[in-house]
Amino acid sequence: MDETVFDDPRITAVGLLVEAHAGLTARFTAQYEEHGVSAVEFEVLMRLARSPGNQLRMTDLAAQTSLSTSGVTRVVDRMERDGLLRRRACPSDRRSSYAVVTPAGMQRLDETLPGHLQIIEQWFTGQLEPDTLAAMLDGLRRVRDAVHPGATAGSTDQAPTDEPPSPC
Amino acid sequence: MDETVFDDPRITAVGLLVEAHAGLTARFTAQYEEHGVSAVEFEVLMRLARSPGNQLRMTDLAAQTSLSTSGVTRVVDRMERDGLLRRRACPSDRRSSYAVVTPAGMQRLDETLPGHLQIIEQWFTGQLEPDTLAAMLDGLRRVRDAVHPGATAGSTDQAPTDEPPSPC
DNA sequence: GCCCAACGACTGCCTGAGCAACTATAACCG
DNA sequence: CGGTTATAGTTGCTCAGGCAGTCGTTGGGC
Repeated sequence: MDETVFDDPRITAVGLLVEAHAGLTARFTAQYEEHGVSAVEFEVLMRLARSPGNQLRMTDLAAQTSLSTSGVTRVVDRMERDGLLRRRACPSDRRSSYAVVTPAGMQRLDETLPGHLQIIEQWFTGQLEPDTLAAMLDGLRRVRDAVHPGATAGSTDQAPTDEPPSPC
Repeated sequence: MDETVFDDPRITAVGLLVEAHAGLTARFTAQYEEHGVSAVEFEVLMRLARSPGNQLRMTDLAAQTSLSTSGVTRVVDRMERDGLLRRRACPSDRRSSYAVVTPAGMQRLDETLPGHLQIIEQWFTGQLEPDTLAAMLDGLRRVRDAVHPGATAGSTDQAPTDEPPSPC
């Protein structure tokens, strides 16, 4: 084993990305906990809240998150139990059901979001001068576009919206 | 809920970071599987292989990875069962034990690493011109240094090495 | 209209990981 | 020294999440 590979700039580059991500994620998680939501629950609330009618079919929700459909079933179970979401039958397709954010869910999101934005500002965007930040985001965007894992992609930016308008 | 928050540049910035990370991670995972290691196992092999004697105490290994000590116990259990690692008692402190990479473990790492580097090149570093990449890494480094989650930090770059020289 | 393939959601089973409790050892301190 | 405290590692319990299988529903081909 050639010891020099550990200082390979490629390894270092990935290390930086992973550590920056891990560090931010840890900060986020700590703040989520203050408001009684997990990271996935926060993501679910965000995706639903930005969708028309504050709702999404289970499958679509799975496609927009890091979860499988069975994972979505369970997260929605928990969040429904906690009153943040409810299921709604799709009138035009009896196989489908929607997850809809309840008023309590929206309120929870309202409570959580400002602190979340502040943490981003404090530890991420605010750490860099505007042009450095822009350069970095440009790089990230190009990497993101390259690896675009299909479903998860287009998530936080505009969704591709290439799906046909909601049938319900 | 003010709908415009979803287009907040801070949300977008985090989204890019998260998606780039997720996309790369997915590529890595797929390649690891070709060689029969998981992401954590690969990380463990890397950390050990770059450590003096190809070994680390369990606690130190936990500090350098994303795992708790109990998580390390179990990963090492699995990898020892698979012949990639073995435990070695610490002669000077009977509470401690080392995880040592076996020849088979080093070989596995040798098999996996080239493909790993190639994937980094293909999907990450090679996607950007050198100066763009440098700018991005500069930004990442500053974010990483800011959020530095203590233990996990200093991982892929030089470890801070502020720990006293190994007592064994 | 009928059948069969595709689809959406859910469930059983399993794995991986964290927390807290526990044991053994070490270190400190009177 | 003897007792208290801290540390290293392991284990029991729990939970989140994925995969594969199931059930009901839909839609297309004939």
